[in-house]
Amino acid sequence: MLEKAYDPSPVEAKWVKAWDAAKLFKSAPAAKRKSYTIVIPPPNVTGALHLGHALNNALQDVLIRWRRLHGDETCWVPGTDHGGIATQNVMEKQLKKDGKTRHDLGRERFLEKMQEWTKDCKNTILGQLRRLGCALDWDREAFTMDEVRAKSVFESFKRLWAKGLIYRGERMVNWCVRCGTALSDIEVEHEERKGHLWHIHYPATDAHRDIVVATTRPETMLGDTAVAVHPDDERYKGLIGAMLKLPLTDYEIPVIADDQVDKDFGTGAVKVTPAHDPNDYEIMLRHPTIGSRKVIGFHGELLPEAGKNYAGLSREKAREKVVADLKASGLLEKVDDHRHAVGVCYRCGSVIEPLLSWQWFVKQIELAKAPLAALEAKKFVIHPESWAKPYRDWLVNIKDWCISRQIWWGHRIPVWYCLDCNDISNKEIHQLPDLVCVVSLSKPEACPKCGGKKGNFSQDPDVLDTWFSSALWPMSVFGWPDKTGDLDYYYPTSILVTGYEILYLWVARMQMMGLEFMGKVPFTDALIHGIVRDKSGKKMSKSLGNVIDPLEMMDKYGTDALRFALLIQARPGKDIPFSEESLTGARNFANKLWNSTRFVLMNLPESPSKPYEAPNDGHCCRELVDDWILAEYKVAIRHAEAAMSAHDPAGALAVLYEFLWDTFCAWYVELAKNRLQGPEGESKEAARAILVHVLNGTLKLLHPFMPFITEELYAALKPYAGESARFLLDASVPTLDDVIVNDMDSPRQKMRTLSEVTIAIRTLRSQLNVPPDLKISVIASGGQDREVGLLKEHQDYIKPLARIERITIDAKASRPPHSATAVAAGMSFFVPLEGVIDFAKERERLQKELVKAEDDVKKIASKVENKDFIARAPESEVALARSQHKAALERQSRLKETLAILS
RNA sequence: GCCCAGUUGGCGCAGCGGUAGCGCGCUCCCUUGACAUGGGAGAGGUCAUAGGUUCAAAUCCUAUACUGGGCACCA
Repeated sequence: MLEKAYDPSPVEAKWVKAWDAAKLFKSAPAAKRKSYTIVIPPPNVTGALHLGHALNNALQDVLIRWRRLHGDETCWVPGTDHGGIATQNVMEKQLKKDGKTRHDLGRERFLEKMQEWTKDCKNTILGQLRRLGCALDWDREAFTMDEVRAKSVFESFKRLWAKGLIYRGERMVNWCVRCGTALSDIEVEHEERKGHLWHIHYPATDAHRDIVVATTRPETMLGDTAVAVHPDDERYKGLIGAMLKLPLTDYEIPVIADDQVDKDFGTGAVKVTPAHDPNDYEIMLRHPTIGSRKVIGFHGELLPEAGKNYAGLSREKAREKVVADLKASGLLEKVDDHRHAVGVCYRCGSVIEPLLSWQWFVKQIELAKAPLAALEAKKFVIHPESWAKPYRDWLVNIKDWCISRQIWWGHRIPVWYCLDCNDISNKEIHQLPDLVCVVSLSKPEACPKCGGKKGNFSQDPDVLDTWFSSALWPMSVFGWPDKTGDLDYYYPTSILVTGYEILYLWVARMQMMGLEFMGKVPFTDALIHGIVRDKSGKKMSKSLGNVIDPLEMMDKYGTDALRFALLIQARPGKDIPFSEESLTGARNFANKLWNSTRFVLMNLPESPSKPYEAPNDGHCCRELVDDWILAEYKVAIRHAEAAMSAHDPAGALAVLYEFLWDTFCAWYVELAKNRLQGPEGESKEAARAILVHVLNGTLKLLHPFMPFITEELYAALKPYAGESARFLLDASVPTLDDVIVNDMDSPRQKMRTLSEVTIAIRTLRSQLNVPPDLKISVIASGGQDREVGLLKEHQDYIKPLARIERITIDAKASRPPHSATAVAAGMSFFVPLEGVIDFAKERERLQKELVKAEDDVKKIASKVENKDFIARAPESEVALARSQHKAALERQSRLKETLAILS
């Protein structure tokens, strides 16, 4: 016998172990079966999993289990990502605690430590995924930096290089001075911040007049090489070509004209700092004579070129000093408040410094063509569709991808520099132009240029952007570049499930790489989900202290409850406001499921002689409520299937929740009690058969969402349901064809009428404070043949639910004195309540009912009395409205009648 | 600045052309042999605003206002 309340922990532990031991989630290419494949978005090895991971993986698990129960050969590939900068930062923070930097350890020792950390972290993460119940094929575990993946990375680099799609060049890059590396454009986040607009006088050398420029970064003026104005700007026409004295320096800079200058912003004159601003760099390319001067270094420090007063200062200190010095020399016109977007590092939040440096890039325009075509041809579909446009726009406006990172943790760039041709001893690689190089995994034999001495090479010290290896993930996990059977069978994968925050960073790049190297999309669909936020919609973060730990929630409420709470709220593409309260409802549902099964089991023989047959229309002793629940069950299946097809697991779950709780438990189980408590016989057996089969099917449908509890209950119900599968996942879900119901409509209509009557009498009881243990008698009066007949036949349904002792059905019965009245289904139900009833109260109650009824009549009458409605609305609508009108009138007149008697 | 999404009871969300639904919260009643992690009943919404289409609009269209997001940024 099951416990009274569901206790998740032992159940979860048991099944995690059993699934694992049975290798339940193992997949192998199966020629005859359709493959359904998902590659996990590999979590970074930066620590433990958070709620976002829980949601992401729960969603994938739902899809995988759902498809498997539908007969597909499902394969879900687990793995982790080395996580480049993010992971290196974690380690550097740890070192910092001991007052050390990575340079104290040296590259080799540092990487050893990283490997150790990674090993631990991987175990933690994979263990958590197991606990979440994820149906991952554990034998396929991959890591973005393991041997197989390293081969994929090298091969793709080599091929792109051979095609001229990878190049090394000097560009204005986004430099994070804290992380000490270049970043790609999408790794920069733009934050709106309060700032200032400093207005600075730049005197003309002839001393006749000066120009005032407006800037948000005064410290960069030390590197100005020009002031630009719009060619049509009348204010500055005479000054174009004139020279200005650059304050605080000895430099003289020209006034130039450039179309890009906005006359209406600031003073209409822009200081031009080509070395530290992407736009100014562009201006320099159009006006090469102005040249550029670098005044800020890679550590965010002011360089000697900035002048001896400033050299060595940080960017922040330099700003303060420049402003102070300008003020002192009277050149600061004014300071305005100014809100503007500041680029910050997506990993550490430091302000990005645009700097010129030599980096490796992937040409994107060519590579973006195939993904755009795939999108156009619907070979790749994004759900929800609203993300397709931003995705396309990004690909259309794509810029080259900077792939080199000046960190240690990652795939080392497979490029070697000939030490005979290049002098690379003095500076860092990213500051050296035009190097002679060879692309090779290991040290090359000879230099293609000088034929140089054997082995006199040095490898590029930098590593590849972590997203470079991630981009290959759907291929590399199946062994690419080797031609493997797995790749043949599983690629393209079925669907990618991820958050919208990495749509460009990752999804777009996988499409590019997949199409480039495989000629096919890496996945045909992408399911984009939202971010898990706190109750008030804020992002969860350690600094805000609003983080909810999924493990803690799993301990407290159970894994299935956590999954349920996340999944039911995971409306397509929408963020999820999450709080601990979300979990109580989920836990309660699990308990409801548990207890409904407990109830069914309690009412079955201890050991079944044989399993119950699946219900069908020829079944003996079927009655109305049986036909009804099967019809409802079928509708639920249809709706759940439709929602899943529409990539809306939350919708499917809502359907199943409602069916189990509000339909199956609230009505069917309650009504089955009649028969279950009665004598053994065919009617009882019929009820048992239906309870078992509908519940069993519902468990299966719910299994993808709540795998543990359903597995446990399925096991308990198995002997009665005639199930032979060892695990629920090896069974199959009920399909629409399995549920045979000839007449869907009539049982549902009949039950609607009966429940209407039940509710009306319950309401009466409640409003008149009739004690629950007081059984009442009811006299049903009036009504059409259909309703009266139905009531006669099925009064046993109503009696226990409304706690009625006796129902007298007499079309002509009149209201006995001392009785209250309920009106439903075109009938009046008189409830004699001598001594209990308060007539004033009853009048008041009926008056309220009447107001409502009159309201109803009015609303519907406005339709029925509308000639245009009758003439233009579909016939079925008109007929429906007419019958509604009739029913409303009937109700109204019955209430009026009763009130008349009472007053 | 451009684009997208949202605006429905106190809160969080469904519904997306035919008389407004769910969960939580709230009020009242109930420990009745599955479940108080439960049951029953109830209060609470002119579905952001203004126009339009339609016999009929929360639902379609157009504006507006807020909110959130994406992209691009003018120093």
